[in-house]
Amino acid sequence: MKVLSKGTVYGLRALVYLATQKDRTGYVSIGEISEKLDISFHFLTKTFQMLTQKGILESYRGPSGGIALNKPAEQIFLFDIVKILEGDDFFDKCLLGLPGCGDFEPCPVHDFWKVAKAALKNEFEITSLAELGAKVTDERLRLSA
Amino acid sequence: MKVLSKGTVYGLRALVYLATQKDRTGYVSIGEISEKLDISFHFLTKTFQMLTQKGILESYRGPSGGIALNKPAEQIFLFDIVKILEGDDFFDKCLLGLPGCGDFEPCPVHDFWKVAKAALKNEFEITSLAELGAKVTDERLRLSA
DNA sequence: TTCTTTTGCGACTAAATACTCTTAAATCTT
DNA sequence: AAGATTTAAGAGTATTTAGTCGCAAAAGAA
Ligand code: SF4
Ligand code: SF4
Repeated sequence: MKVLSKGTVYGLRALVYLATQKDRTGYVSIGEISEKLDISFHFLTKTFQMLTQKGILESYRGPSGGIALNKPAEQIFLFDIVKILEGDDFFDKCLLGLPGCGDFEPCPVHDFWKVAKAALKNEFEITSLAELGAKVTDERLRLSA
Repeated sequence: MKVLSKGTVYGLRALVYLATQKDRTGYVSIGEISEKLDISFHFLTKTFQMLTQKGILESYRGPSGGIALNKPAEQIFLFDIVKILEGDDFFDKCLLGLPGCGDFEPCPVHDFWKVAKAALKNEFEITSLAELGAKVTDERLRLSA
């Protein structure tokens, strides 16, 4: 039951790392994040480019450049990141792969799935990077499942 | 948010089709199912082989051979099929991809995920092929999302 | 200006998933 | 026995996802 792609998980872990560095001023380089979290530099770079284009991050080139959150970590939610990295339709998918997921002739799991999806969406909407950063330790960010 | 692989969804649709044919005696050929549901014959075949090996289906070769449910559709649950086709660890995966998912220093979504997973698992455990077959029409089985 | 640092971006490679094809084995029909 | 039907099995291909590489562009430092 893989919910998120690798790229999304990497991006998320990286953003949480950023959130834990809030006392530092200026930019954090992708190289540092890649090294600290043991994630491929170039792979991370692509993910960050997307997040920069979508306004989650601000980037700056050159010495002592890097990336930085564009908003306080309290105002960036899992929901925003996942929608960007997994696509807008992420929370609208059907469970069994039949078409519609409308209310017309639903299969037995339809209503359940509707509720489950809504719950997941809500959880993602209320969980901020700051919250994740506060609870997740450095050690746990570094290791990957 | 793709939950199940294509192979699993195909298998599920095919099994539901089988469940709707319970008045027919004997075996239903893979060719017929493949044609009726517009699923690749050989791909389906592989999935069915797995289900046969694991005791969900009974198969028989030769003219008027095919496959048949090994138990009444009322006694076959989504849970059984998904565990076979997606692997035993399907319901034990972590949401954010960090290790452990133990109760030691959980991240903010850990508890939520634990509950959500349990709910999904339970739903799959109580939903039988018969139930799915009773609610899903032929038309909806045929089309894929 | 020239060199270094760092992101941006596109092409390339590898691995996993999804799908196809061929042949063998079992079973029935004639 | 010979041929037809149907599943079993494994190899082969295509598409998607994951990860790598190289160089251009921006910006600071010497
Ligand atoms: S009714 Fe069931 S199979 Fe159909 S779209 Fe909804 S969840 Fe999917
Ligand atoms: S605490 Fe969060 S990130 Fe860690 S294993 Fe549990 S759900 Fe995954």
